[in-house]
Amino acid sequence: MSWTDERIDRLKELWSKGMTASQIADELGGVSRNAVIGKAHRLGLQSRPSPVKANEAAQPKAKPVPAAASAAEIAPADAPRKDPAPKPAPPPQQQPAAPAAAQPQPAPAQPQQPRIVSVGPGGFLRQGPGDQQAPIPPAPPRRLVPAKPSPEVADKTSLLDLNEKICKWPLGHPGEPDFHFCGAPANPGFPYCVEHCGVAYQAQLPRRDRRPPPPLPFGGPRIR
DNA sequence: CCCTGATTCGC
DNA sequence: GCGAATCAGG
Repeated sequence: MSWTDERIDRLKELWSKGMTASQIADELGGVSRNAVIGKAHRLGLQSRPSPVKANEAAQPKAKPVPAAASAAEIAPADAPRKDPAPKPAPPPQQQPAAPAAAQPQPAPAQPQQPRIVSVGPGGFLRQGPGDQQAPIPPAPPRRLVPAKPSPEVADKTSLLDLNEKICKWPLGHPGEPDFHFCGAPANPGFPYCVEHCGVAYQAQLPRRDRRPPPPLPFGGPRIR
């Protein structure tokens, strides 16, 4: 079936009316949905909201490498972070009156340890009937200061450091102590620096040049 | 899976 | 120019 003037007029009318390409194809008959879309484009008909074109800032024609991109985006929240927000202070000390400078001995004697009679469920220590003891004095209030980052993550770009201006290329693996991100200045408009853009993006080859043979995960005839 | 429109490219 | 094949989001 060819595109006669009548059919083209009908296409324009139905298209502008908001019918979907499939509906128009059915209405016209003898053409596929793709034929309708192709013709509409060639006629320069106003494109309608496409599910696939929601993102307007789709500048690059290449597709990001999924593994790299997703790795950067789904990095676990427990990845090590530099400069943490006021982190809970270390466990309160039992001997609050012992500043580090005053007592060089690492293991000072502990004169008032309660006598352990037994261990109750959950691990707490039971006291004997006569062992009544003043409650352990709570640690005096201390000002909370940010903990120093551990050496292996110092100066590394953490998840919380990410923004649109720096390279989000992950280095190492999420969960590992020194997992971090590249952090170099990002290639404007891209999530990565120039170097890592070169890894994440590649030019799309013409269809005929793509590697056709799909992988055969299972079932291929055993060659030997 | 179904649907959608957009795009590519052999013909 | 045509439209199947393909893509990619819903």
